[in-house]
Amino acid sequence: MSEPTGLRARKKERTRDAIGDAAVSLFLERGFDRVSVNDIAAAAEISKPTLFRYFPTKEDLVLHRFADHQGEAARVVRDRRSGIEPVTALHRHFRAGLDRYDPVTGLNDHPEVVAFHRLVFTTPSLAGRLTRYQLEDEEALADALGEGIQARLRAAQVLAVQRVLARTNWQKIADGRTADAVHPEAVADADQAFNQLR
Amino acid sequence: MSEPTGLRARKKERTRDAIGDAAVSLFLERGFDRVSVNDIAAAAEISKPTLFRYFPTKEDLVLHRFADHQGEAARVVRDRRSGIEPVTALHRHFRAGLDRYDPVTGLNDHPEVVAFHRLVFTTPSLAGRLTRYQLEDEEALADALGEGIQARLRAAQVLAVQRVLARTNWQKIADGRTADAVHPEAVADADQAFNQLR
DNA sequence: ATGACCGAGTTGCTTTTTTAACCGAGTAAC
DNA sequence: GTTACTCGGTTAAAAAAGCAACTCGGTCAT
Repeated sequence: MSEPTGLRARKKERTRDAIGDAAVSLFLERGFDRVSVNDIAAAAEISKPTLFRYFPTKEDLVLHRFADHQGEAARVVRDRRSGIEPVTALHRHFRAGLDRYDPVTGLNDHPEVVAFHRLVFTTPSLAGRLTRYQLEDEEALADALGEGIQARLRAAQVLAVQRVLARTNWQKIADGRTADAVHPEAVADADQAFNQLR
Repeated sequence: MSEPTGLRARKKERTRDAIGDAAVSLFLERGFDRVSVNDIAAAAEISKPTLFRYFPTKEDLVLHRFADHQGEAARVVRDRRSGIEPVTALHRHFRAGLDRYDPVTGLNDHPEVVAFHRLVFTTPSLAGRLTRYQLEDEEALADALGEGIQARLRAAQVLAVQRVLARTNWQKIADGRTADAVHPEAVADADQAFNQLR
């Protein structure tokens, strides 16, 4: 099930986590542009070149948490059981995310998670780069859906729906409500949105 | 006072400590020859060649704690204030060690320390290698004391005295007495032994 | 407007570590 | 007696990390 992790791989993963965690915690503490990459490298106890070997840009230090979900939509469509509509598969997947309060659904009231979302959405360079990630995600989904303009449109619409749903959930939670309390309407919203998509 | 530790030096020191600690704790747990160097490397999360780059032999994984005191006697003699006899300086230094319950004086009842001493003295290959360390220590002390056979003899006698004192203290503690309780006689023994040396 | 500084990212070189394979001695199986 | 282990210790090649010095764009003083 799990690969026989060698020493090398294990340490690399740990270093990556250490850098990412140090970066996010510093960003949350002082804000994105009040923290230099030197600060992060120092906190993670690695050198600057090493930092950039793990993350191509400063922005990616934040966005790797989204990047981990990169291509997820496309994969869901590709891996669906035969006889299932793509939109249905995506709908179920999103709903499953809701049920386990996956941060990407916006339905998560852990203080760190909500602070993290605020960080991303209120820092222009981050929001900017995030849309770039979403574009790639969209293309991958389009390819999974088929060819031509039709597939592109569908992909764009699906991801737009997911963005709106996540944003809505996050907003409610930012207003002070708990994830548990919001969950029912989040499910209802998702059902309505995905059904309209069909 | 402390050198400006770079990243490299800091990590090296940490690795060395990790290896040494892992080794000693495994040895105390299962005995010297029931632990392979592979086990130690695995516990310290480093590879076998790396282990041997830090410690030349398996024995040194235990004895580095003594090695850290390597040449201490010689240094004490060299750094003594003018007008002070070498033996006096060594006597005071040993006594100071007693007062702070330095493990090398044998006067320390921390369970880990006493178990550690038992490990060293009851494992032949360790005891053997330990005498080699002591030989080097003796030579260094001889050089600090002067030249010729006279200095050598003095050095040998001093170190023999220290060994006997440490061994005696350890034995009393191994018999179940506390370091506090043994301290007065330890001091008396030391005074007598060093005075006889003069 | 110029020069000094700071921060993101890069480059070239060196040191450290991993990996896998090996050696040589001991030892248990058969 | 040969075979096949285990264990201490070594070797060579390749990956990873450290370090210092650099580029390049901006910002701020003078």
